Formats: sequence, structure tokens, C-alpha cells
Amino acid sequence: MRWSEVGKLDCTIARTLSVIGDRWTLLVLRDAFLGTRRFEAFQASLGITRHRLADRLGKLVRHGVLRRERYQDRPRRFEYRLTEKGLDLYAVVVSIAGWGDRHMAGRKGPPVERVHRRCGRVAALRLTCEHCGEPVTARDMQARPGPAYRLEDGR
Amino acid sequence: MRWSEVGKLDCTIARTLSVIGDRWTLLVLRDAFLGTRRFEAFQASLGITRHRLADRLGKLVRHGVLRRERYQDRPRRFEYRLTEKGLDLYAVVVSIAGWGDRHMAGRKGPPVERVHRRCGRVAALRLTCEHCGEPVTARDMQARPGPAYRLEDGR
DNA sequence: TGCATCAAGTTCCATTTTGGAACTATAGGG
DNA sequence: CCCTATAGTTCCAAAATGGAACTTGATGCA
Repeated sequence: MRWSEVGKLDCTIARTLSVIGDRWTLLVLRDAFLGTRRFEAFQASLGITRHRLADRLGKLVRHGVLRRERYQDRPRRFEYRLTEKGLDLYAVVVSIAGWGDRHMAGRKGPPVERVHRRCGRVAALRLTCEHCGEPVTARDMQARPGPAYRLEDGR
Repeated sequence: MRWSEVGKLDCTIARTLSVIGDRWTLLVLRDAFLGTRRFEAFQASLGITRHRLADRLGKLVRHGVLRRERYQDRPRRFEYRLTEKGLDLYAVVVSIAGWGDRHMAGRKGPPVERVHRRCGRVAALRLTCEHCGEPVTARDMQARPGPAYRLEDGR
């Protein structure tokens, strides 16, 4: 199976990965969440080739994760900014950073920390149940077939 | 820059992605969280080539995300199970699924739903601040250089 | 006029990674 | 002796990637 077909699978994870599940794309998003907007800045920060970068930025724009916005005429220059859909990927980026901080950090600790503006503290973020508000881990949750799956098989 | 060198960067996200930031790896993990353990089962479910799969499973084992466990002698047969380190990736997988459910779901709804065992309800999971417990989005958080970064530059 | 610089790409080619399909190893069973 | 089952490995063509140079449109400045 070609990777370009994975997005057609009836699985939201597969479809999501067809947009962001790329070697460089999540690093582009990391930088976007740190405030990077310009082509040259992404390129310098990541060490990605210009060709790849143009490609990935274009894909993220096509999928509505980034928006290409003109910030200057003569000559025309553009920058890339997160859309609402893109901002909603924060949980993904932060979860990856959190796992990395716990399991892959150097002895100096994490290179970036995040402050919760409301309470003013440096905070790790955690997953909680939307109903009862309790923190959850893998063992607290039970996966089961959802609406789409039941419909499809007539269950 | 070669992708194999990205993991050496002084960034926990880059290091994490060097382990799981692969086209297929996150789909392997999705299946692992749904209970898949055997080579043949991963292969059939994903449509990944056997060669790639052996490669990815091996990499996850080397990084301590999966554990290769013998479940039969004569002939020796092995299965792959999440370690504690692997189970801790739940937030990553669930965040991806959540974004997919919100932005990429078909009209039939999500194919999988997750029940919180403790409260018994089908629940979406959300990010909250570990200190005040409030749900947070990208706009609620402010990134800043962390310990490793300050140490390195003497700031 | 001529030349340098800046920012955002694009083009070209060699190297690396991947997909696809067939093959191997070890054992049980008829 | 051959079929089946499971967990891989091998080989090659096709696709994706890295690296470096080139393009485009404009400003500055000698």
C-alpha cells in the first residue's frame, strides 16, 4: 500500500497521519507553535532542505492547518500562520513534547518549558476525562467500535 | 541534514520523533493500543510490507516502547507488547485521534470510541494544567526557554 | 549603470528509503 | 510427503529525500 493512500482508510488516525504524520511536518508545527512564520526561519531552524520545506508548508496550507499570508508587496512576501484547525493540533505537539521530556530528555532537562498564563505556573499538561475531569492513562480507558464502525457492519 | 541525525538535536520533540515520528510507527502504536500483539496481525491490519514492519517493530523494541515476548516454544513465536514507556505514549495517540475526530471524520462519525472505565462514559480526552486543572488550548500557554537552554547559553 | 543583498521559492541529480512479491525457517498434522 | 501456520528475510524497481545551485522581483548603494 502506498503511503498516499493511507489517508483514505476509514480511520481518523490514519487520515490525520496522512496530513501531519511526516518526518518533518511535526517539526514544522513545533516551530509554528513557538512563533516561527517565515520560510527562511523554518529552514534555518530545522535544517530541512528548501525543496522539502516548500512541499510540507504547501501541504499544510492545502489541508487548512497553516494559512499563507502576504506580509509585504513589491516584492510579494508571504508568511505561514496557524489556522484555528492548526492551533487545535497543540495537544498533539505538547503530548509529544511531554513524552520526550519524560523519556528522552538530556540530563540538563527540557529545552522549552510552558507557562499557563491563567495560573502563572510552569506546567506539564495532562489528559483528563471531559466528563469527570480525572486524569487518565491508557489503562483507564477502554476502546470499542464507534458509530462509523457499527453503521458499516450493521451492528 | 539526514533524518537519522534529527534525534541528536537538543530538542525533546525532535528526539521523540526520531523514535515514533515515522509514517508507519504511529499506526503500529495505534494497533498496539487496540490490543494487537502479533506480527501477522499488525501486517494484516496495516497493509504495511513485512519488511517495513519487522524494521519498525525492531526499532520500537530497541527504544523500549515495545517488548518482544515469547509466547510459545517449538517453534519459537514472539509477540510485541507495550512497555510502561510505550503505554505512556497514550496521550500522543489519543491526541491524534481526537484531532482526527474533530477535523477529519467521515460523516458516519469516528470508527473508535473510548470509554472511561472509572466513570463509565464515552469520553473525549482533553489537556489540562497539572496545577490548576483547567482545560488549556494553545492560546492559554506561553512557551519559554527551559533549563537546558538557559544552562547552555549561561542565561 | 552595475553589482550586492534579501526572501521565497524551484530545478536537477545522486543517494536513501520504500513497496511488492517471493523466499526461508521451524514445527504440527493428515 | 506435502500442507498449514507464524515470524521473519531477501531482492529489485519505484518513490521520496538531501544537497546544492539557480530564479524571481525588488531595494540599496557606488
